Amino acid sequence: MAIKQPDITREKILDAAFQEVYRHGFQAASLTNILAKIGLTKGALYHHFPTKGDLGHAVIDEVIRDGLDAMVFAPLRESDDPASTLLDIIRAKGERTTLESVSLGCPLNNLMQEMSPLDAQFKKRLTAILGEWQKAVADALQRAQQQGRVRKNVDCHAAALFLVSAWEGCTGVAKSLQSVKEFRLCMKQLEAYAQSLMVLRKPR
Amino acid sequence: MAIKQPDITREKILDAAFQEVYRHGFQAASLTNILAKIGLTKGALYHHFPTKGDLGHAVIDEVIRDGLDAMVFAPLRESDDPASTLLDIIRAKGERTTLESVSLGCPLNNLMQEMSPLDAQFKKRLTAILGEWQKAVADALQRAQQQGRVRKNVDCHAAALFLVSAWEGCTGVAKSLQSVKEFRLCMKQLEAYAQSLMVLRKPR
DNA sequence: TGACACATACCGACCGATCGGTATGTAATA
DNA sequence: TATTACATACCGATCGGTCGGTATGTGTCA
Repeated sequence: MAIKQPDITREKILDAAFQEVYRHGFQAASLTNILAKIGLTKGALYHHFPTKGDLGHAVIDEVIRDGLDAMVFAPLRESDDPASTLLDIIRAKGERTTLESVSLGCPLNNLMQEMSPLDAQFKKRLTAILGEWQKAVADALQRAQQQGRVRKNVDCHAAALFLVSAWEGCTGVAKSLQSVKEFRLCMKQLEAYAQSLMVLRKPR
Repeated sequence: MAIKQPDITREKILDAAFQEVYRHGFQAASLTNILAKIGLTKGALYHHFPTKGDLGHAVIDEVIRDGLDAMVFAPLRESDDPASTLLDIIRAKGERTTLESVSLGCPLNNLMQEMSPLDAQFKKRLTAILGEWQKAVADALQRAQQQGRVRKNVDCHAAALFLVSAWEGCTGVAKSLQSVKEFRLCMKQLEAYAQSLMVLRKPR
Protein backbone atom coordinates (compact mmCIF):
# COMPACT_ATOMS: atom_id res chain seq x y z
CA MET A 1 0.00 0.00 0.00
CA ALA A 2 1.20 3.48 -0.72
CA ILE A 3 2.34 5.88 1.98
CA LYS A 4 -0.54 7.27 3.99
CA GLN A 5 -0.97 11.01 3.89
CA PRO A 6 -4.31 11.70 5.51
CA ASP A 7 -4.12 15.47 5.11
CA ILE A 8 -3.32 15.26 1.45
CA THR A 9 -5.99 12.65 0.95
CA ARG A 10 -8.56 14.87 2.60
CA GLU A 11 -7.55 17.77 0.39
CA LYS A 12 -7.76 15.63 -2.71
CA ILE A 13 -11.23 14.49 -1.82
CA LEU A 14 -12.28 18.06 -1.07
CA ASP A 15 -10.89 19.33 -4.36
CA ALA A 16 -12.52 16.61 -6.41
CA ALA A 17 -15.78 17.06 -4.53
CA PHE A 18 -15.76 20.78 -5.28
CA GLN A 19 -15.22 20.13 -8.97
CA GLU A 20 -18.01 17.58 -9.11
CA VAL A 21 -20.42 19.73 -7.12
CA TYR A 22 -19.50 22.79 -9.17
CA ARG A 23 -20.35 20.96 -12.36
CA HIS A 24 -23.37 18.92 -11.36
CA GLY A 25 -24.77 20.50 -8.22
CA PHE A 26 -24.74 18.86 -4.83
CA GLN A 27 -27.61 16.42 -5.19
CA ALA A 28 -26.46 15.16 -8.56
CA ALA A 29 -22.83 14.95 -7.47
CA SER A 30 -21.84 11.32 -7.43
CA LEU A 31 -19.54 10.11 -4.68
CA THR A 32 -18.49 7.29 -6.97
CA ASN A 33 -17.42 9.80 -9.62
CA ILE A 34 -15.49 11.88 -7.12
CA LEU A 35 -13.60 8.88 -5.83
CA ALA A 36 -12.94 7.45 -9.28
CA LYS A 37 -11.29 10.68 -10.38
CA ILE A 38 -8.73 10.55 -7.59
CA GLY A 39 -8.36 6.79 -7.39
CA LEU A 40 -9.82 6.33 -3.94
CA THR A 41 -12.71 4.33 -2.55
CA LYS A 42 -15.66 4.65 -0.26
CA GLY A 43 -13.58 3.63 2.72
CA ALA A 44 -11.28 6.61 2.36
CA LEU A 45 -14.17 9.01 1.87
CA TYR A 46 -16.23 7.87 4.80
CA HIS A 47 -13.20 7.85 7.01
CA HIS A 48 -12.77 11.58 6.51
CA PHE A 49 -16.42 12.60 6.10
CA PRO A 50 -19.30 10.98 7.98
CA THR A 51 -21.92 11.69 5.31
CA LYS A 52 -22.30 13.24 1.90
CA GLY A 53 -23.80 16.27 3.58
CA ASP A 54 -20.72 16.77 5.73
CA LEU A 55 -18.59 16.62 2.62
CA GLY A 56 -20.77 19.32 1.10
CA HIS A 57 -20.44 21.47 4.21
CA ALA A 58 -16.67 21.17 4.08
CA VAL A 59 -16.64 22.16 0.42
CA ILE A 60 -18.62 25.27 1.27
CA ASP A 61 -16.65 26.27 4.35
CA GLU A 62 -13.18 25.44 3.14
CA VAL A 63 -13.19 25.80 -0.62
CA ILE A 64 -15.91 28.23 -1.63
CA ARG A 65 -15.63 30.61 1.29
CA ASP A 66 -11.87 30.81 1.09
CA GLY A 67 -12.04 31.45 -2.63
CA LEU A 68 -14.40 34.37 -2.20
CA ASP A 69 -12.37 35.67 0.69
CA ALA A 70 -9.27 35.82 -1.46
CA MET A 71 -11.06 37.41 -4.41
CA VAL A 72 -13.41 39.86 -2.69
CA PHE A 73 -13.50 40.02 1.09
CA ALA A 74 -9.80 40.43 1.81
CA PRO A 75 -9.06 43.03 -0.89
CA LEU A 76 -12.00 45.16 0.27
CA ARG A 77 -11.11 44.72 3.92
CA GLU A 78 -7.50 45.67 3.45
CA SER A 79 -7.90 48.48 0.95
CA ASP A 80 -7.57 52.06 2.04
CA ASP A 81 -9.29 53.22 -1.13
CA PRO A 82 -12.33 50.93 -0.96
CA ALA A 83 -14.26 52.78 -3.64
CA SER A 84 -11.58 52.16 -6.24
CA THR A 85 -11.01 48.63 -5.01
CA LEU A 86 -14.68 47.81 -5.40
CA LEU A 87 -14.68 49.08 -8.96
CA ASP A 88 -11.46 47.20 -9.63
CA ILE A 89 -12.93 43.93 -8.42
CA ILE A 90 -16.00 44.30 -10.60
CA ARG A 91 -13.88 45.26 -13.58
CA ALA A 92 -11.40 42.46 -13.02
CA LYS A 93 -14.17 39.89 -12.75
CA GLY A 94 -15.65 41.07 -16.02
CA GLU A 95 -12.37 40.97 -17.85
CA ARG A 96 -10.53 37.94 -16.46
CA THR A 97 -13.04 35.35 -17.39
CA THR A 98 -13.22 32.34 -19.66
CA LEU A 99 -16.10 30.65 -21.41
CA GLU A 100 -15.81 27.77 -18.98
CA SER A 101 -15.94 29.90 -15.85
CA VAL A 102 -18.89 31.81 -17.26
CA SER A 103 -20.71 28.61 -18.17
CA LEU A 104 -20.23 27.16 -14.71
CA GLY A 105 -21.37 30.28 -12.91
CA CYS A 106 -20.70 31.23 -9.32
CA PRO A 107 -20.16 28.24 -7.01
CA LEU A 108 -21.83 30.04 -4.14
CA ASN A 109 -24.86 31.04 -6.16
CA ASN A 110 -25.22 27.60 -7.69
CA LEU A 111 -25.43 25.98 -4.29
CA MET A 112 -27.67 28.66 -2.84
CA GLN A 113 -30.19 28.22 -5.60
CA GLU A 114 -30.14 24.47 -5.31
CA MET A 115 -29.84 23.82 -1.61
CA SER A 116 -31.15 26.74 0.42
CA PRO A 117 -34.80 25.76 0.14
CA LEU A 118 -34.03 22.09 0.74
CA ASP A 119 -31.59 21.93 3.62
CA ALA A 120 -31.30 24.23 6.62
CA GLN A 121 -27.67 23.32 7.28
CA PHE A 122 -26.67 24.29 3.78
CA LYS A 123 -28.76 27.43 3.89
CA LYS A 124 -27.13 28.55 7.12
CA ARG A 125 -23.62 28.15 5.78
CA LEU A 126 -24.38 29.67 2.39
CA THR A 127 -26.24 32.67 3.69
CA ALA A 128 -23.45 33.27 6.18
CA ILE A 129 -21.03 33.65 3.28
CA LEU A 130 -23.50 35.79 1.40
CA GLY A 131 -23.82 37.93 4.51
CA GLU A 132 -20.05 38.27 4.69
CA TRP A 133 -20.04 39.39 1.10
CA GLN A 134 -22.77 41.93 1.59
CA LYS A 135 -21.13 43.22 4.74
CA ALA A 136 -17.75 43.51 3.05
CA VAL A 137 -19.30 45.63 0.30
CA ALA A 138 -21.40 47.66 2.72
CA ASP A 139 -18.37 48.37 4.90
CA ALA A 140 -16.35 49.38 1.88
CA LEU A 141 -19.09 51.73 0.73
CA GLN A 142 -19.39 53.21 4.19
CA ARG A 143 -15.68 53.82 4.50
CA ALA A 144 -15.67 55.34 1.05
CA GLN A 145 -18.57 57.48 2.12
CA GLN A 146 -16.54 58.79 5.04
CA GLN A 147 -13.77 59.55 2.58
CA GLY A 148 -16.21 61.53 0.49
CA ARG A 149 -15.95 59.13 -2.43
CA VAL A 150 -19.51 57.85 -2.10
CA ARG A 151 -22.47 60.19 -2.10
CA LYS A 152 -23.89 60.93 1.31
CA ASN A 153 -27.47 60.04 0.46
CA VAL A 154 -26.53 56.46 -0.47
CA ASP A 155 -27.94 53.74 1.77
CA CYS A 156 -24.85 51.57 1.99
CA HIS A 157 -26.65 48.49 3.25
CA ALA A 158 -29.27 48.55 0.51
CA ALA A 159 -26.72 49.41 -2.16
CA ALA A 160 -24.52 46.51 -1.07
CA LEU A 161 -27.47 44.14 -1.16
CA PHE A 162 -28.29 45.24 -4.67
CA LEU A 163 -24.69 45.14 -5.84
CA VAL A 164 -24.25 41.57 -4.66
CA SER A 165 -27.63 40.54 -6.03
CA ALA A 166 -27.01 42.12 -9.40
CA TRP A 167 -23.53 40.57 -9.47
CA GLU A 168 -25.02 37.15 -8.93
CA GLY A 169 -27.72 37.94 -11.45
CA CYS A 170 -25.14 38.79 -14.08
CA THR A 171 -23.20 35.59 -13.50
CA GLY A 172 -26.39 33.58 -13.42
CA VAL A 173 -27.80 34.95 -16.65
CA ALA A 174 -24.44 34.75 -18.41
CA LYS A 175 -24.13 31.17 -17.19
CA SER A 176 -27.31 30.13 -18.92
CA LEU A 177 -26.49 32.17 -22.00
CA GLN A 178 -22.99 30.69 -21.87
CA SER A 179 -21.71 33.92 -23.36
CA VAL A 180 -18.61 35.77 -22.25
CA LYS A 181 -19.67 38.74 -24.32
CA GLU A 182 -23.01 39.19 -22.62
CA PHE A 183 -21.39 38.65 -19.24
CA ARG A 184 -18.96 41.49 -19.85
CA LEU A 185 -21.70 43.75 -21.13
CA CYS A 186 -23.73 43.00 -18.05
CA MET A 187 -20.82 43.59 -15.69
CA LYS A 188 -20.18 46.89 -17.44
CA GLN A 189 -23.67 47.97 -16.45
CA LEU A 190 -23.01 46.85 -12.90
CA GLU A 191 -19.84 48.87 -12.89
CA ALA A 192 -21.77 51.86 -14.13
CA TYR A 193 -24.28 51.43 -11.33
CA ALA A 194 -21.47 51.29 -8.79
CA GLN A 195 -19.98 54.40 -10.35
CA SER A 196 -23.33 56.13 -10.01
CA LEU A 197 -23.09 55.74 -6.24
CA MET A 198 -19.84 57.64 -6.18
CA VAL A 199 -18.83 61.23 -6.64
CA LEU A 200 -16.40 62.18 -9.35
CA ARG A 201 -12.82 61.71 -8.30
CA LYS A 202 -11.16 64.98 -7.43
CA PRO A 203 -8.20 65.80 -9.64
CA ARG A 204 -4.98 65.22 -7.67
CA MET B 1 -62.50 2.97 -13.98
CA ALA B 2 -63.16 6.68 -13.87
CA ILE B 3 -64.09 8.75 -16.86
CA LYS B 4 -61.20 9.39 -19.25
CA GLN B 5 -60.35 13.00 -19.98
CA PRO B 6 -56.99 12.96 -21.71
CA ASP B 7 -56.66 16.72 -21.97
CA ILE B 8 -57.43 17.25 -18.31
CA THR B 9 -55.11 14.40 -17.37
CA ARG B 10 -52.31 15.97 -19.35
CA GLU B 11 -52.87 19.29 -17.64
CA LYS B 12 -52.89 17.67 -14.24
CA ILE B 13 -49.60 15.93 -14.95
CA LEU B 14 -48.13 19.18 -16.24
CA ASP B 15 -49.28 21.11 -13.19
CA ALA B 16 -47.97 18.56 -10.73
CA ALA B 17 -44.72 18.28 -12.65
CA PHE B 18 -44.26 22.04 -12.48
CA GLN B 19 -44.82 22.04 -8.74
CA GLU B 20 -42.38 19.20 -8.21
CA VAL B 21 -39.73 20.70 -10.50
CA TYR B 22 -40.25 24.12 -8.96
CA ARG B 23 -39.57 22.70 -5.52
CA HIS B 24 -36.84 20.17 -6.19
CA GLY B 25 -35.31 21.06 -9.52
CA PHE B 26 -35.61 18.93 -12.61
CA GLN B 27 -33.08 16.23 -11.88
CA ALA B 28 -34.30 15.64 -8.35
CA ALA B 29 -37.94 15.77 -9.44
CA SER B 30 -39.40 12.32 -8.93
CA LEU B 31 -41.90 11.02 -11.46
CA THR B 32 -43.25 8.73 -8.78
CA ASN B 33 -43.94 11.73 -6.52
CA ILE B 34 -45.61 13.65 -9.31
CA LEU B 35 -47.90 10.77 -10.10
CA ALA B 36 -48.66 9.99 -6.46
CA LYS B 37 -49.88 13.53 -5.88
CA ILE B 38 -52.49 13.33 -8.59
CA GLY B 39 -53.35 9.67 -8.21
CA LEU B 40 -52.05 8.49 -11.55
CA THR B 41 -49.47 5.94 -12.62
CA LYS B 42 -46.56 5.51 -14.99
CA GLY B 43 -48.87 4.32 -17.72
CA ALA B 44 -50.71 7.64 -17.83
CA LEU B 45 -47.50 9.64 -17.72
CA TYR B 46 -45.70 7.76 -20.45
CA HIS B 47 -48.79 7.79 -22.60
CA HIS B 48 -48.66 11.59 -22.71
CA PHE B 49 -44.90 12.17 -22.47
CA PRO B 50 -42.28 9.91 -24.06
CA THR B 51 -39.53 10.70 -21.54
CA LYS B 52 -38.90 12.70 -18.41
CA GLY B 53 -37.02 15.20 -20.56
CA ASP B 54 -40.05 15.77 -22.76
CA LEU B 55 -42.14 16.38 -19.67
CA GLY B 56 -39.59 18.98 -18.58
CA HIS B 57 -39.70 20.64 -21.97
CA ALA B 58 -43.48 20.84 -21.82
CA VAL B 59 -43.31 22.39 -18.35
CA ILE B 60 -40.97 25.05 -19.66
CA ASP B 61 -42.84 25.80 -22.87
CA GLU B 62 -46.37 25.62 -21.57
CA VAL B 63 -46.27 26.54 -17.89
CA ILE B 64 -43.25 28.73 -17.27
CA ARG B 65 -43.29 30.63 -20.51
CA ASP B 66 -47.00 31.31 -20.38
CA GLY B 67 -46.69 32.51 -16.81
CA LEU B 68 -44.00 35.01 -17.67
CA ASP B 69 -45.90 36.06 -20.74
CA ALA B 70 -48.93 36.93 -18.65
CA MET B 71 -46.94 38.73 -16.00
CA VAL B 72 -44.34 40.57 -18.06
CA PHE B 73 -44.27 40.13 -21.82
CA ALA B 74 -47.89 40.86 -22.61
CA PRO B 75 -48.28 43.93 -20.37
CA LEU B 76 -45.12 45.47 -21.82
CA ARG B 77 -46.11 44.57 -25.35
CA GLU B 78 -49.57 46.00 -25.07
CA SER B 79 -48.82 49.10 -23.04
CA ASP B 80 -48.72 52.48 -24.66
CA ASP B 81 -46.83 53.90 -21.69
CA PRO B 82 -44.09 51.26 -21.50
CA ALA B 83 -41.91 53.25 -19.11
CA SER B 84 -44.61 53.38 -16.45
CA THR B 85 -45.63 49.80 -17.14
CA LEU B 86 -42.08 48.61 -16.60
CA LEU B 87 -41.89 50.40 -13.27
CA ASP B 88 -45.31 49.06 -12.35
CA ILE B 89 -44.27 45.49 -13.03
CA ILE B 90 -41.14 45.82 -10.89
CA ARG B 91 -43.10 47.48 -8.12
CA ALA B 92 -45.89 44.93 -8.26
CA LYS B 93 -43.45 42.05 -8.10
CA GLY B 94 -41.82 43.51 -5.03
CA GLU B 95 -45.09 44.09 -3.26
CA ARG B 96 -47.27 41.15 -4.18
CA THR B 97 -45.09 38.45 -2.84
CA THR B 98 -45.23 35.83 -0.12
CA LEU B 99 -42.55 34.11 1.90
CA GLU B 100 -43.21 30.94 -0.05
CA SER B 101 -42.87 32.52 -3.47
CA VAL B 102 -39.69 34.25 -2.36
CA SER B 103 -38.25 31.04 -0.95
CA LEU B 104 -38.93 29.15 -4.15
CA GLY B 105 -37.44 31.79 -6.41
CA CYS B 106 -38.02 32.25 -10.13
CA PRO B 107 -38.97 29.03 -11.93
CA LEU B 108 -37.11 30.14 -15.04
CA ASN B 109 -33.97 31.09 -13.17
CA ASN B 110 -34.02 27.90 -11.12
CA LEU B 111 -34.05 25.76 -14.22
CA MET B 112 -31.52 27.88 -16.07
CA GLN B 113 -29.03 27.57 -13.26
CA GLU B 114 -29.54 23.85 -12.97
CA MET B 115 -29.98 22.67 -16.52
CA SER B 116 -28.35 25.06 -18.97
CA PRO B 117 -24.83 23.68 -18.51
CA LEU B 118 -26.06 20.08 -18.56
CA ASP B 119 -28.54 19.80 -21.39
CA ALA B 120 -28.58 21.61 -24.70
CA GLN B 121 -32.30 21.08 -25.25
CA PHE B 122 -33.13 22.68 -21.95
CA LYS B 123 -30.68 25.48 -22.52
CA LYS B 124 -32.19 26.29 -25.90
CA ARG B 125 -35.71 26.54 -24.54
CA LEU B 126 -34.73 28.45 -21.42
CA THR B 127 -32.53 30.98 -23.16
CA ALA B 128 -35.25 31.51 -25.72
CA ILE B 129 -37.57 32.62 -22.94
CA LEU B 130 -34.84 34.73 -21.39
CA GLY B 131 -34.30 36.31 -24.81
CA GLU B 132 -38.01 37.04 -25.06
CA TRP B 133 -37.85 38.72 -21.67
CA GLN B 134 -34.83 40.79 -22.54
CA LYS B 135 -36.34 41.76 -25.87
CA ALA B 136 -39.65 42.71 -24.26
CA VAL B 137 -37.82 45.03 -21.87
CA ALA B 138 -35.52 46.39 -24.56
CA ASP B 139 -38.47 47.11 -26.84
CA ALA B 140 -40.31 48.81 -24.02
CA LEU B 141 -37.30 50.96 -23.23
CA GLN B 142 -36.87 51.83 -26.88
CA ARG B 143 -40.48 52.82 -27.31
CA ALA B 144 -40.28 54.85 -24.13
CA GLN B 145 -37.15 56.44 -25.50
CA GLN B 146 -39.05 57.53 -28.60
CA GLN B 147 -41.69 58.99 -26.32
CA GLY B 148 -38.99 60.96 -24.55
CA ARG B 149 -39.54 59.09 -21.29
CA VAL B 150 -36.14 57.35 -21.38
CA ARG B 151 -32.92 59.30 -21.73
CA LYS B 152 -31.46 59.32 -25.21
CA ASN B 153 -28.01 58.15 -24.19
CA VAL B 154 -29.34 54.90 -22.72
CA ASP B 155 -28.27 51.71 -24.50
CA CYS B 156 -31.61 49.91 -24.37
CA HIS B 157 -30.19 46.49 -25.16
CA ALA B 158 -27.55 46.66 -22.44
CA ALA B 159 -29.94 48.22 -19.95
CA ALA B 160 -32.50 45.48 -20.60
CA LEU B 161 -29.86 42.81 -20.12
CA PHE B 162 -28.88 44.32 -16.81
CA LEU B 163 -32.44 44.84 -15.67
CA VAL B 164 -33.33 41.22 -16.30
CA SER B 165 -30.08 40.01 -14.75
CA ALA B 166 -30.47 42.14 -11.66
CA TRP B 167 -34.10 41.07 -11.38
CA GLU B 168 -33.05 37.45 -11.37
CA GLY B 169 -30.26 38.30 -8.99
CA CYS B 170 -32.68 39.85 -6.53
CA THR B 171 -35.00 36.85 -6.65
CA GLY B 172 -32.06 34.48 -6.37
CA VAL B 173 -30.48 36.17 -3.38
CA ALA B 174 -33.82 36.64 -1.65
CA LYS B 175 -34.58 32.99 -2.30
CA SER B 176 -31.54 31.85 -0.39
CA LEU B 177 -32.07 34.43 2.33
CA GLN B 178 -35.72 33.38 2.41
CA SER B 179 -36.58 36.92 3.35
CA VAL B 180 -39.44 38.94 1.96
CA LYS B 181 -38.02 42.07 3.54
CA GLU B 182 -34.65 41.82 1.81
CA PHE B 183 -36.37 40.97 -1.45
CA ARG B 184 -38.44 44.13 -1.31
CA LEU B 185 -35.45 46.22 -0.37
CA CYS B 186 -33.54 44.77 -3.29
CA MET B 187 -36.38 45.33 -5.74
CA LYS B 188 -36.63 48.91 -4.52
CA GLN B 189 -33.03 49.40 -5.64
CA LEU B 190 -33.84 47.81 -8.97
CA GLU B 191 -36.76 50.18 -9.33
CA ALA B 192 -34.46 53.09 -8.54
CA TYR B 193 -32.06 51.91 -11.22
CA ALA B 194 -34.88 51.72 -13.74
CA GLN B 195 -35.98 55.20 -12.69
CA SER B 196 -32.45 56.44 -13.27
CA LEU B 197 -32.78 55.50 -16.93
CA MET B 198 -35.79 57.73 -17.30
CA VAL B 199 -36.41 61.43 -17.40
CA LEU B 200 -38.73 63.06 -14.95
CA ARG B 201 -42.33 62.86 -15.96
CA LYS B 202 -43.63 66.08 -17.39
CA PRO B 203 -46.52 67.60 -15.46
CA ARG B 204 -49.71 67.11 -17.43
C1' DT C 1 16.20 -1.02 21.02
C1' DG C 2 12.95 -4.44 19.65
C1' DA C 3 8.38 -6.29 20.20
C1' DC C 4 3.86 -5.78 21.01
C1' DA C 5 -0.69 -3.13 21.13
C1' DC C 6 -3.56 -0.22 19.36
C1' DA C 7 -5.23 3.63 16.43
C1' DT C 8 -5.49 5.34 11.90
C1' DA C 9 -6.17 5.04 6.96
C1' DC C 10 -8.03 2.82 3.42
C1' DC C 11 -10.01 -1.15 0.42
C1' DG C 12 -13.79 -3.49 -1.82
C1' DA C 13 -17.92 -6.07 -1.60
C1' DC C 14 -22.42 -5.50 -0.60
C1' DC C 15 -26.99 -3.44 1.09
C1' DG C 16 -31.77 -1.46 0.56
C1' DA C 17 -33.93 2.23 -1.72
C1' DT C 18 -35.06 4.76 -5.56
C1' DC C 19 -34.45 6.16 -10.07
C1' DG C 20 -36.33 6.39 -15.17
C1' DG C 21 -38.25 3.43 -18.26
C1' DT C 22 -40.83 -0.74 -20.49
C1' DA C 23 -44.02 -4.51 -21.48
C1' DT C 24 -48.30 -6.13 -20.93
C1' DG C 25 -53.02 -6.08 -19.54
C1' DT C 26 -57.61 -3.83 -19.33
C1' DA C 27 -61.27 -0.53 -19.21
C1' DA C 28 -63.37 3.35 -21.62
C1' DT C 29 -64.44 5.69 -25.88
C1' DA C 30 -65.38 6.49 -30.72
C1' DT D 1 -64.54 -3.53 -32.85
C1' DA D 2 -60.35 -0.62 -33.02
C1' DT D 3 -58.10 2.66 -30.73
C1' DT D 4 -57.15 5.46 -27.03
C1' DA D 5 -56.16 5.96 -22.17
C1' DC D 6 -54.78 4.42 -18.62
C1' DA D 7 -53.10 0.61 -14.59
C1' DT D 8 -49.88 -2.85 -13.03
C1' DA D 9 -45.86 -5.35 -12.59
C1' DC D 10 -41.31 -5.35 -13.30
C1' DC D 11 -36.42 -4.28 -15.12
C1' DG D 12 -31.49 -2.67 -14.86
C1' DA D 13 -28.84 1.02 -13.18
C1' DT D 14 -27.33 3.96 -9.76
C1' DC D 15 -27.66 6.13 -5.52
C1' DG D 16 -25.70 6.94 -0.52
C1' DG D 17 -24.16 4.26 2.97
C1' DT D 18 -22.30 0.08 5.79
C1' DC D 19 -19.20 -3.38 7.13
C1' DG D 20 -15.48 -6.74 7.66
C1' DG D 21 -10.97 -6.85 6.63
C1' DT D 22 -6.08 -5.20 5.86
C1' DA D 23 -2.11 -2.46 5.66
C1' DT D 24 0.32 1.36 7.74
C1' DG D 25 1.75 4.40 11.44
C1' DT D 26 2.71 5.28 16.42
C1' DG D 27 2.99 5.14 21.28
C1' DT D 28 4.25 1.80 25.18
C1' DC D 29 6.91 -1.16 27.70
C1' DA D 30 10.16 -4.88 28.60
